Parts: sequence; structure tokens; C-alpha cells
Amino acid sequence: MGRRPCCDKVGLKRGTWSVEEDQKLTNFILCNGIKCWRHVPKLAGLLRCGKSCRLRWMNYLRPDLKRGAFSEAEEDQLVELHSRLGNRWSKIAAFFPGRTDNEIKNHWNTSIKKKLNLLGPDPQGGEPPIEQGENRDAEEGGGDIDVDQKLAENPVSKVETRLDHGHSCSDHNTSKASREDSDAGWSTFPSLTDLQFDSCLSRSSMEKHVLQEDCSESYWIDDYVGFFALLGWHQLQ
DNA sequence: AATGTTTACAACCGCAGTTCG
DNA sequence: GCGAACTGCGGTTGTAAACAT
Repeated sequence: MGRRPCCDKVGLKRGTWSVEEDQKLTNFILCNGIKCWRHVPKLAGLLRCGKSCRLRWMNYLRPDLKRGAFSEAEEDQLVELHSRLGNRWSKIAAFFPGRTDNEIKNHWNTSIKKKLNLLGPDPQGGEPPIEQGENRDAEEGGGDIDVDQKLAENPVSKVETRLDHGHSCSDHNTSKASREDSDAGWSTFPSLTDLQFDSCLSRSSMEKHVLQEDCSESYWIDDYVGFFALLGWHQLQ
């Protein structure tokens, strides 16, 4: 048997996305929402596979992404979270609004790992044992099901809009200076209390919930449209 | 200025989990 | 209950910019 490949790679473009491709994808999603990633490239007129489109949108084009250098506070929190969660980047990313799991993973591998190595072999108690990460959900009280329950008890605003950072999307030429500027308004991250930990898990669950809805409903994208309207982002394209 | 090396991050790959008919 | 389709995740690779020689 075997799985069918996610897409027929013949004739599909690969590698770096062009500005035109970004525009097509962004415009399509803003106008139509996301019904099914597999159909997005065809409908948007892109020679990409759906998986590639999804990745581009999630990691780069989403308007709520925060881009720019990690602050020291963020790095500290990342080290702390990694010591608790291990390489579960999507879980870790849930604690960093506007950061993607890919971005966090990259930053860890290129920067923080190196710093920790310089500090010595065991600055944070070493690499977290896999078991520790695996048991995380149980320790936190039962994994996603429980998280959803917490969500129901303590709902989080569907879109925690960060208007002061929304300008960053699709900014291929983001200068270092502007990246640093964008950091100026970013909140610092205090050490996590268990309450904050739970709160972030709930938030993560909400986002997941909302995104899952998008295969049948595209309502969530309305928030992004409003977002763009406020920022006039599309005029920057 | 030209070339080689390093760094940062975008993008791809393959697998696992989930959904759906 | 089963298998195919689809999505999401983490590991890895590719590549362009920055830096060193």
C-alpha cells in the first residue's frame, strides 16, 4: 500500500518563495479563508504543494507573527521551557505569541544551544531526558483533553491581536534596525508560574481548536482580515 | 576585490496523529 | 473497524547574507 505523496511533485516549484507567490497566497487566503490546504495552491494559482503553502503561511505570512531578534528574557524563558518540555517546539511556541515553532527551533539550534555549550555541558541540568518530556502532559494534568476542559472554564480571547507588531508580515527586507524596533514594544517574559503555564496551554489549545475549525468554516480568517484592514498591511504589498 | 567560511533562517522531508467516508 | 486523505510536528537540509582572510 503505502501512503500517497502529499502532492504530485512533477511541475511543482520548490525553494524560496517569490514576492508574487506570497501575494497570491495571502490574497487568496484573505479572500477565501482556508478550506483545505491541498486545494489552496490550485485555487490560488500557485505551482506549489498544499503542504508548502501551509508552511509558508504558518511560518511567514500570517499577520500575527512577531518577527525579529529574541530578547534576553525570551531566551531565558526558552531555556526554561526547553528544560521542561524538551524538543516539543510547538508546545514551547505556544508560550511565545507571534513566534512559530520553526522560528524557535531554529533559534535554539543556531544560537541558544551554542551559548549553553559555552557555559558547560550541564547548565540547565543537561538536555531534558525524553521521558521528562513525554510525561509532561500527565504531569500537567492529563494532556489536551484536560486542556480543552480548562479552556472551557477559562476561555481566552480568540485573537489576541498585537497591532504594534503586525507590520512584520511578508517583510522580506526587514532590517536589523527595524527588527530591533519591533522588539521594543514586546513584553518581557517573567519566569513561569504554574498558573501561567496552564494559561498558555489553554491558549495553545484554543488556537489549535480555531485552526481545526477552518477546514469546515473560514470564519476565523475574518479576524485576520480586520487585522489587515487596521494595519493597511495589504497596501504595503 | 575575490574567495572561503560561518551564521541564521527558510523550506523540505518523512512520520505520526487525526479525521472522515 | 478499516484504510485513505489530510494536517501537524520535529529533524534535517539548502541557501543567502555576513564576516573573515
